[in-house]
Parts: sequence; structure tokens; C-alpha cells
Amino acid sequence: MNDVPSPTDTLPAAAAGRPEPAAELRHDFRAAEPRWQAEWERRGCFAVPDVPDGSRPKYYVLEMFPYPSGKIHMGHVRNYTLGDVVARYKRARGHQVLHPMGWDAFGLPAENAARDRGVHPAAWTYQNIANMRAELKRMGLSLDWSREFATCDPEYYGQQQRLFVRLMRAGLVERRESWVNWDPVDNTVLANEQVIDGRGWRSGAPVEKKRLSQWFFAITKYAPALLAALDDLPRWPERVKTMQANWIGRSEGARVRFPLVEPVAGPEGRITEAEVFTTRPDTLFGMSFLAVAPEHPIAAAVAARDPKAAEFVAECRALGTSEAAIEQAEKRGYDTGLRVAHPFIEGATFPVWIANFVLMEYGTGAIFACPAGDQRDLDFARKYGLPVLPVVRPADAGEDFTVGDTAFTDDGIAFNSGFLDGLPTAEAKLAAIAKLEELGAGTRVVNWRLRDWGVSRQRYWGCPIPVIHCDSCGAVPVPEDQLPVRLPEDVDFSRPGNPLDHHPTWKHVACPSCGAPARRETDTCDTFVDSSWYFARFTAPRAGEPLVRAAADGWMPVDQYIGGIEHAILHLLYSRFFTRALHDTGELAAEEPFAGLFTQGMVTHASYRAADGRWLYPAEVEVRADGTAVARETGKAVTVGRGEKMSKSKNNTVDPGGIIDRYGADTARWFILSDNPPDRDMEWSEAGVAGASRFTQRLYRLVAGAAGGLPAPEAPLTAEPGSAARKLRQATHRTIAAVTEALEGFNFNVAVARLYELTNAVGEASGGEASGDAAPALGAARREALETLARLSAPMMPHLAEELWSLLRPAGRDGGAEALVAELDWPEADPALLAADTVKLAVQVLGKLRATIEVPVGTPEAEVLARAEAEENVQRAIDGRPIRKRIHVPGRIVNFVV
RNA sequence: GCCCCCGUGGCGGAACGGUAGACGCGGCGGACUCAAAAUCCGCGGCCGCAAGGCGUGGGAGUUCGAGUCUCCCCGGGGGCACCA
Repeated sequence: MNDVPSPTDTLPAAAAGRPEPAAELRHDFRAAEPRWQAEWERRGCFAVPDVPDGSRPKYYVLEMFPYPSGKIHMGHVRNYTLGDVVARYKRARGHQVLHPMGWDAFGLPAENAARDRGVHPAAWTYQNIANMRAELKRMGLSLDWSREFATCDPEYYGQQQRLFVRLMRAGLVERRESWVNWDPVDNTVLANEQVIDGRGWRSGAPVEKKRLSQWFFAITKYAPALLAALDDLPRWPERVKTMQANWIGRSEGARVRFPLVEPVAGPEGRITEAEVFTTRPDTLFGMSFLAVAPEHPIAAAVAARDPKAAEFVAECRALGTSEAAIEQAEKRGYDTGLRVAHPFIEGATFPVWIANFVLMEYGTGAIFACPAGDQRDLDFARKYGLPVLPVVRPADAGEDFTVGDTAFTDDGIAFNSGFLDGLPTAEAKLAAIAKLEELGAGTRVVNWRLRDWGVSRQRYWGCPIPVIHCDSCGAVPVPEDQLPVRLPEDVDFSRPGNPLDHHPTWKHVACPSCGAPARRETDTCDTFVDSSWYFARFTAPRAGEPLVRAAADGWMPVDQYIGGIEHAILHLLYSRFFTRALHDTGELAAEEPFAGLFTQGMVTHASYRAADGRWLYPAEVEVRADGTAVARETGKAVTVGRGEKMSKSKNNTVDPGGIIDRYGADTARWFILSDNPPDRDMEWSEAGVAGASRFTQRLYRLVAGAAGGLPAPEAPLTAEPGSAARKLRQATHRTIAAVTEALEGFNFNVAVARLYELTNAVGEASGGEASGDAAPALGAARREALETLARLSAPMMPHLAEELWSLLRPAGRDGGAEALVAELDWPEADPALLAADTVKLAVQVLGKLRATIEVPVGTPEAEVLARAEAEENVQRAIDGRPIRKRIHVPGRIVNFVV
């Protein structure tokens, strides 16, 4: 990688031809890191049983498992470092910690590799996994690797097929024909969640509408539960919950039936009425027209007999998916000539239009329009000269209230509305619904934006849907004793379309039910299905059943889940649904998969773009002192982008492997944690890593230089009040408390800062060496401080922590009996040492700082106030005025009000 | 358009309603060195010689006291979006 300086100036210094001062005081991470990784492995520090044994409270830490693209990137490093801090900390706090790793291994890139390079998807995927596993292992993560699996293992997807047929039997999987989002580049269907701004989430191609037979998971059955349960997830970020709530999209209103004055012949029989969904039944008296979506059966019925209508519908469909339509969003309509009767106004009828702004997917695909109360309806009415009758006025407006080009959409008072006149909006809604129900013209309903989850994908490299289509028996689930339905290995990727469908023999099978010739389902599952239950599978990854109750119920839910915000909706919502479905089919007890969720920020890096649009590598650019930059080759100015997400296309990636080669895993981990709060985007910088590296060396030197001269570990910790030893002990114990609090709150950057402070304090305490009786006490205090540093930094820099610990407790070196830091409990802060002996108080006059005084803790208030008042600056600020009030917050502040 | 989050030194960022800027990066000065690197020591919000004054996007408010709480505005980021 070009922006990683060459390794010639790296450690050890001797390699670069420099003198190597005090070699024994240089931390050689290249030797130490693999050594400690091997020792953790040898001692089985991170392995746990399938069923938590109850000796300690369980804690399940999980990071979103990676897609095996071939190399780990900095986002992975950040993700897994954050998780490892939590895992190691919780382990030290006495929990039995499950911390597994696996691979989200199905997906289109493997098929693309097969097509472009002639490698089989399985070979490509497993090779990538091998590469990435080796990279991850170098990070020193405290993982139970014995639980590793890939979703493309037949042992995994076979169990998933088992779940599929069980969910099918439970009525949670359905096959039906529907309009689907078709990605013309990837040649497959996309879920609604995978369409972003009208384009496929992977290919970026404009999505087309197609009508196909598809498999659906009945996520809508869980819409109310998925929404309500968000309130019971206190350890989830608010914004993720908000995004999910918006996506589920609950709205209260009414369904209203409008009888057609003359019924029409639709494609599936006579249509006698139009049903609409509305959230504003209180505005029914302001109705101007009724509008249906171009895909609505009434539109189809009209189009069948009216060529102009047919033309309009065809135009809408063509435009419906193009970019232009999405951006322009011009409201257009066609008057069908049909009319509907009004439920409240005897004898009144209104025209029925086909309108391009009405969505077939939402509500009933038809609306009644009250232009005075809805901007879109108003725009439409003005364009086509339809009437506009205001029926809701602002509370402070009179009966003469009118609407111009802006609809009044707020709540107000009903008028021009018969029996609703004078009612505030909330009451008017209730009254209108009551009347509709009384007349049999409508009902109160709750409408949901969420659609069922279409999981069929016309791809090869995915979990085959375990169904067989039989002409007489229909869609028959594959019997469980015939699972897994394995992917065939001899497939042709050169032809477009679904390779499974092209396979000469694979799909031809006998019907499991009647034995007649039948066809295998050739669609595979959306890969989001694979990631919707992997967290539960980790609890018993080799079992012959999808889940083992004792294991799943023992470990689930995941106590702390960590990953990127980009999965706020898709993966997290699907997993929540799947967990509920598995709960309802008796597979596990948990109803929610993730009790705690943490969303990390991106890793960004500066980027450089030349005037011709080419992205330059950092090495091709000269950055000037004022922050501007020029291309080395041409001398022309380049645009400097601060903090852009690392991306190969922008040439601003940094390869984690190179960083670990040069600085070691601990330095990379430490920098990533220290830079900023983990939920924000962080900017990767060479200077920052170098600074982190300096600290690891400094800490090592501090411990290695002191270790030989320290008293034995058993030496008594005694320290006279006011002595240097006591001050150091207080700093140590305050650091324990502060780091603990910071780790609990995910404020890892603050934990790092506290460790810097303690390191500084130990360095200072060794400056003026104590003499006589004080020397042993200070020595013991220094041992305590250094041992504490090793133990508190272990979650973040686990290898260095072991190295330091082994210097301080040499019995553990090279496989000795001494415990490793990874096996130790978390240090306890001694409450008696948390408070200093004296405290500095700020003295304010009228809230402005005028002096600080230092008083012994516990000084009587009267004495504190007297000393504060006596300060010269305080007297000057008071300026002879009488003091009206004296405020004293012990240990914090004194404020005089004059 | 609706909803959410965020605005603090040159930079990343600290701060139970209680001394704003901890800690780090960069910078400056010094020591060591023939010199450099590494290391160590010191300085460091702004204005001012100083005394002092001003400072957490802007404006009001609550409070003895506001970066923190309330309201309005400005700016940045994100999510949803012809959602009836």
C-alpha cells in the first residue's frame, strides 16, 4: 500500500542501520504478539461450553460477521477491536463470555469471480476465508475459534433449510405472485429494503417492476410486535430505533368504501366500489375526487375499454421506474369518467381519476382527495381545475378561511363539514370513524408501511430454497431427512440468468409426496436470511438440529452486538423478525436477538483528487503547510478530501496487514480506540498510529526499567498521608475507577486518556526518588501502579499487557504457573483511596472565578467559607458590598452572591 | 417536506448544572548529540506589557452558577419520502 511508509525505517532500529540503545528496553512486538497468542490458545483462555455452566453469569459479545471479500479492512479492525475490548473486560469482570467468529459467505461477488476468472465460487470463498482468518488471528482477538463456521457450509445452510420448512409449516412462509423489484444488472429480485433511491443496493442500476412468483416471509404479521418491542430495547441507539419505527411505519386511520355509481368489469370480476385508506377521515366533507394507482384493478378495468386510459397507464409504468420520474415527480392524472357516491353526503358523487402519485404498494392503492388538506391533492386539483373546499381551519381563523397554493395540513377546527362542524381534528376523526362504522361504509384500521420480506433470489451462490414443485401436489417442502439440498458443483457461469435453472439435471426430481416427476425450486435465499439466525447457531455450531434449546436459551440474547450503522434497518430488522418467528415455532426462548446494540462509526482517510477527476494515492501528492496539495508529477493543485470513507475506488485505503507488520496489533488497536468516541467516524492518520506506537514503547520502557528494582509482589502497601507513595496509590485507584466507568459506557477514548495520565503519574513519581523509610512504600506503590497499568490496558492492548505482566511477575514467562492477565480478575478500586487528602476549591463571586484554595478534605464549612472570603482577589471582587448568600458545594466550589 | 443527531483551541476530543479545553496529535522553546533520529524537560484558547477582559455556532430564558436545562434562529450530517 502506497501510503504506508516502507518498512526500512521500522522496528527494530538495528535493522535500519541505527545504533540500538538499550535493546532490552525495546518492546519487540514481532516476537511477543505471536507468543502470547499461542499461549492463550494453549491455555484455552477463550473457549466456552455450548451450555453456559452457571458458575459465572453469561455474557455474549458479538460483532457483525464479515463477508469474506479476501482481505480485512480498517472497518473490520475497528469493529473487532471494539468487541474484543468488551469481551476481555467482561471476562475479567467475572463473566463467562461467548465471543465467536464466522463468515457471511454467500453472495454475488463469488459468482462474479467465477464468471470473470473461472474460479468456482466455493473455492474462491474458502480461499478468502483462509486469508482473512489468518489476518484476524494476528489481531489477538479473544475469540473461541472452535465455533467458526461459514454460511456456505452445507452443515449450516442445511440447518437453515430445516428452519425454512418448519416456518413454512407454521404458515410464516408463503408463495405468491407479486410486483417485485427487478435488478436488471444482477438479474435478480430485490427486497424493498434493498432498493435505494430507485436503484439496486449492489448494482446501482435503476430497478424495474416485474410480476413474479416469489417466496415471502410473513414479517408483516410481526409488525405490531416489532414496533412495540423497540420500547424494551434500552441499550439500543435511539436513532436506530427511530429508523426502524419509521420503516415499520404504523399509521392510524380508516378504510372507507366508496360505491361506484356504475360498476365496471375488472380483470377478476365486477368491481362495485373503491376502497381507500386515509389518516384524515375528518376531511371527508372536503372531498374533491377519488384517485387510484395506475396498477389498481379499476385502472385496469378502465384501460380495457378505453385506449386513452390504457395509454396513460402504460406511460406511468414506463416512467414509474426511470430516474426522471423519481426526480421530477410531476403529478399527472386521467379522468376515467367513473363516479363514486359519498358516504356522508346524500346524492353527491365525485369523479374517479387514475393518478401517477398514488402508490399501489401502500394502503389500498386508492385515495380520496381533499385538496385543502393535502399538498399533493391540492397541486393535482389546481392543475386539473378540480374544486377545493376547505374543511379544517386554524383555531385562530374564522369561517372565511380559504386555501391558496398551500394546503392546511395541521390540526385545527372542522367546518363546512356537517355533523363534524366545530370539532377539533382529533375528535373529528373519532366522530367520522364512528359514523362510517354506523353506516357500514368504513372501519377504523391501523395501516403499516412494512411489506412482507421477499426472499427469492435467482442466483446460484446462496442457500437453495428446499421446495419441490409438483403439478398435482403443488409446492412441497423437502422432507427433513432429505436435507440438505446441496448446491450442485458442476455449474456454468458463462450464461446470464440463474445457473441453477440452467443446470441440466439438478432440478429434475420426484415429488416427495406422490412420487411423480417434479421440479426443484431453483431460487436461493436472500443472503440476509443467512445472517438472521447465525448468532443463535454460534451457541451450538455443530449440532444436527438448527438450534439446541439448552445452548441457545443459555446464551441468547446477545448481550452486546457491535457493527455498522448501515445495517440499522435491513439486517437488524430481519434478525429481530427471524428470532420472533423461531420463538413462535419453539426453536428458542428469546424473542429479541440483541439486548444491547452499539453502532460504530466509519474509518475514513484523506483523499486526493486531481482536476481530471483521477483519485491519487497519498504518495503521488505533496501536501503543503497550509493544507492544500499538489500532484507531484504535474505540480497542479488537487482537491483534498478530509475524512472520506476508505474505499478502493478513491485510493485512500490503508491495509491493516501492513500496519500490523510495521507497528504490531496492539498499536493499531490502541490508536483506533484512542482517537475518538467509537460511535463517530474516525480519521486514520499516520501521525496518530505513530503516536500510539510511541506510547506502547514508552509504557514498555517504564515497566522494563523499573521491574528489577521493585519490591516483591507481597510487599505491604503502606503509605503515609501526604507522601508521594500515597499520592501514587490514590492516582492508581482513581484510574481503576475511571477506566472501569469509561469501559462500561463505551467511552474507550476516555479510558485511554486515563491510562495516559496514570502512566505520566508513575513517571513523575519515579523522578524525585524517596529516601529512607519512604523508599519501600514508594516502591510498593509503584509496583501496584505498574501492575494496574498492565491489567487495565489489557482489554485494549492484550499482548503488551501480558508482556508487562510477565516482566513484573516473571514466574509466568514461557508457560510458567503464574496466571496470565487474560486470566485475572479486573482490579478493584479501594474506596478509601479514591478521594484525595486535600481538595482544590474554586472560589467564585457572582459565578465568576476569583481564586482557588486548597483545603483538607472534611474541613468544616465555616472554616472553608472564612478562608475563601479572606482571599485577596475575592475581597477585591466583593468590593465592600454585603454578601447576601454563601454557597458551598463541598469538594467543588464556593460562590459568594453580593 | 417529515423525523433524528451534531456544532467546544490548529486538529481528534474531555468536562455528576460547579475552576471549560483532561488526554493525545500537530506546533514552539530547551536539554542530550559533531549532527540527526529517538528520548527527556518546558510552553501552549483569544486580546492585552500588565492588571484585567472576552471566550463552547447566534439570540433570549431558567439558575447563586449553563458547553450541559428550556425556547427561537443559523450551520453541518444522517434517515425516511408522491406513505394518503
